[in-house]
Amino acid sequence: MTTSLFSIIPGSSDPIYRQLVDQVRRLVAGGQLAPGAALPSVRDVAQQLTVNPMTVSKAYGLLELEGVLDRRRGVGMVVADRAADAGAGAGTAAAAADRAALLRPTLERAAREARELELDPATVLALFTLILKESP
Amino acid sequence: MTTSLFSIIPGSSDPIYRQLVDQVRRLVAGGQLAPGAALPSVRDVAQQLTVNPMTVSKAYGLLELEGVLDRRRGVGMVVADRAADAGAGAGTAAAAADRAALLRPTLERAAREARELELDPATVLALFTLILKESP
DNA sequence: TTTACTGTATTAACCAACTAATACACTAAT
DNA sequence: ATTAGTGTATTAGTTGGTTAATACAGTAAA
Repeated sequence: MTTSLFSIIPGSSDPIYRQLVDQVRRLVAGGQLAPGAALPSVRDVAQQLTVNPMTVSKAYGLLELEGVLDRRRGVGMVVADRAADAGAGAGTAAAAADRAALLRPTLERAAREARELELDPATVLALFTLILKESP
Repeated sequence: MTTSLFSIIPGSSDPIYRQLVDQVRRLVAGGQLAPGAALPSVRDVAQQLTVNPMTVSKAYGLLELEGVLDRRRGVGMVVADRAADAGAGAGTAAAAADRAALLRPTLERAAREARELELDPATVLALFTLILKESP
C-alpha cells in the first residue's frame, strides 16, 4: 500500500473530480509522475478517498482527453509520453516557466485577497515565506 | 453609481453567496468597510452582478448571523459596530495578525500547489512579489 | 397617506456534482 | 478457459446552488 498519492479536501466547494484533475496535472508537470508511470487504479483511489469510483473515472477520462494520461485498455492509466510537453527540453518535468504558469491563478487570488485585507506586500511575503518552509 | 464594490468570478466553482460572504468579511476586517457604513442594497448588488436578489440576501443573512453586519429594518444592512473585533484596539480595522489569519488558507493552498509543481520557494516568492506589485 | 425604498419568506423549477448498483469490454496471468 | 485485475457506460436518486415570480413587513420622506 502506497501513501495515498492523492488527497482531496472534502469540505471544499470545488468538485472532487476537478481537485483530482488539477492535482494530477501538477504532479505530472512537476515530474513526480514521470511519463510511463502507472496511476493507481480507479477502485484503489476511490476506496482511499472514500469516494465513488465513477468520480475518479471521470477525472481520469478528462485527463486522457487533455493528453496528460494514456489509456492502456484492460491495464490502467499511464502518464503520457509527451505529457511534460508545453515546451520543455529532454527533461522529465515541464519547464519552470510553464510550471509557474499553473501556479499563477492561485497567487493572483492570494494577491486580491491581501489587497482586500489591506495587508502590505511585505507582511504577506513574510507570512508566505514562513508557510513555504513549514510544510514539506 | 459607485464602482461596484463587489465582484464575483462567474465560472468559479465556489458558490456566489460564499464569494460575497468572504469578500465582505475581508473588506470589513481591512477597514475599507468601516463600522456604521451602509452596504449596497440587495437589489443593487443583484443587478450589478447579474445575479438573483435572493442569492445576495442569503449572503447578507449569513453575515448578520456571523455578527459582521447589522440589520436596520426597512433601511438596509450596516457594518456592525464591533465588526472589526477579534482583538483590535480603537482602530477601524482588525489587527494585522487577525487579517493575516484570514489570508492563511489561500497561502497554504498556494504552497501545496507549488510543492506539487516542484517549484523552489525562491522562484515562487519572486513570482508572487511581481504579482503583488502589478495588481493595484 | 402615499410613495419609494429597505430585507425576506415562499414556492417552484432547473442544473451540476455526486452516489449507488450493475453490467460490460478489455488484458494479463494462471 | 478461468480468474482477477483494468476503465467505463448506464440508470436512478440525492443534494446544494441558483433562478424566478410574487408577496410581505418595515422605515423614511414627500
